[in-house]
Amino acid sequence: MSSDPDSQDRSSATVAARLAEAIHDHRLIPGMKLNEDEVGVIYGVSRTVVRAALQELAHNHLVELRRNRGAFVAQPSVKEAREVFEARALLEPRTARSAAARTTEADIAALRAHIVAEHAALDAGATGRALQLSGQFHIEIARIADQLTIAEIVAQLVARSSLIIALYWQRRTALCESHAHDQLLRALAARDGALAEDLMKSHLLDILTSLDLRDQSSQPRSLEEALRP
Amino acid sequence: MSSDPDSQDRSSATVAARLAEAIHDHRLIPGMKLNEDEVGVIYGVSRTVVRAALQELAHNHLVELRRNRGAFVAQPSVKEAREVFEARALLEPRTARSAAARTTEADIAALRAHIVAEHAALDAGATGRALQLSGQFHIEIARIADQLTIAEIVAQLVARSSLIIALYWQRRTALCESHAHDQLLRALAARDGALAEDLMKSHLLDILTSLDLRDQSSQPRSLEEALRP
DNA sequence: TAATCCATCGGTGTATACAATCCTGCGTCC
DNA sequence: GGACGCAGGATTGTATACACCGATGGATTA
Repeated sequence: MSSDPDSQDRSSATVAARLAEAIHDHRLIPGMKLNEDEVGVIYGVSRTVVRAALQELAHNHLVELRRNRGAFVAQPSVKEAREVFEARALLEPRTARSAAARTTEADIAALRAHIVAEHAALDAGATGRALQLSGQFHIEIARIADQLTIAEIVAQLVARSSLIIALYWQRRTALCESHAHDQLLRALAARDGALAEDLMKSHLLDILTSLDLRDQSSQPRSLEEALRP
Repeated sequence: MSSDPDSQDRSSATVAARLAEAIHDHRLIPGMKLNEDEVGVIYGVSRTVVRAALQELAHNHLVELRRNRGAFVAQPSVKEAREVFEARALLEPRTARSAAARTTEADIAALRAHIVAEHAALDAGATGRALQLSGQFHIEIARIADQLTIAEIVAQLVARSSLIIALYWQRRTALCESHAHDQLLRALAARDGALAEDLMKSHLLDILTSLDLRDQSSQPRSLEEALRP
């Protein structure tokens, strides 16, 4: 919680987590260069641990490593965006169904707290935090289903989705998806697995259709993005 | 192919690939310690790149990193084994269906060559190589479906499956699954997506049921567990 | 004037040195 | 004789030094 770089664990996992947080908050925007020395100075560690953190983030497709060029915040392509949501569509609905059969009262309370925090963040204008909480909700469902392996995969896909949303979000209405989470929670509380599965499926489809994924040559960001805005 | 450590690319990815190969071939068995210096000497690289390779393998759950203790070949638990195949059951059947609609003649030829190589490896008694080819077959299907993200996830799950099979294989009959791959190939060639989906589903179920996953850890994680009861 | 070449420099890739931690074996004490 | 404790060795964690690559900018030449 402290922002004092000297007072905390300086492991590579910590650095990776803080960088990921910054990416999710859009303080680091896609395409931005991550200089190893700078990051090291900021977090009070050497390049050795910075490199380990960057490698971990590269595994999760949050940064792209170009040999002899350095690390850059990832810029998922339109195709990649579709693929990520395709994978989520295969994993999450059935997992939500499984979760419904195993949801405990404690789980429901935790999810409800999650939604409350999400609303609060939205009201406070902290869209980055809201997005992160929204993603956590999905991961939590996989954990309730007691599928830790799937939860881990979903966690990675959710993280990538955050980047995708940062790049391709178009819907002017606020993140209304919180309503979908409310519905999901009710389905889980009612142990209605079929409903939970359907809700999750349409929820993911809803997010996907809220993106602007026209075939725009979103790849040549190297030059276009530099000159356009 | 060369085993001369000086004649080839000494990047961490290469070291990771060769270690993974050794794990799949069961030359490195679950639980084995991977000393950083030894690995470095063997491949002619410094500990820096060995550590990067080990971190990559840890990310794929092929090795387990214990802080201040070192790296060990992973020993997936029974629960983890079930979870891996649960994830595969969600991803692969539907992906096989998609692949059926996109399979080209070149794809069919490549898959057929794959199966031939698999049979040859089996006949030659190279079960490790056969297992690896068998896994590649599954990954190839995801690539035919043009789902690179799913292909990557499946690749990781397949790698873990190889470890799981090494630990929990019980069926005395030879790896008869090659027949399942034959059937799958025919379904793809016939562009029968529904059949491909069904075949993949039952194929995965068949592998899972061929494992000995009785609830108590048949492979004790520690000596204590082995000697206590 | 414009294009090409080369030198310099910032930054990454790798190796090595140092620090911290854990395991092991021996000695001592009860 | 056994158990506890301490010290030595070995191995991992981290920092730093050096090597190599690529980018940038100026100078030279057509």
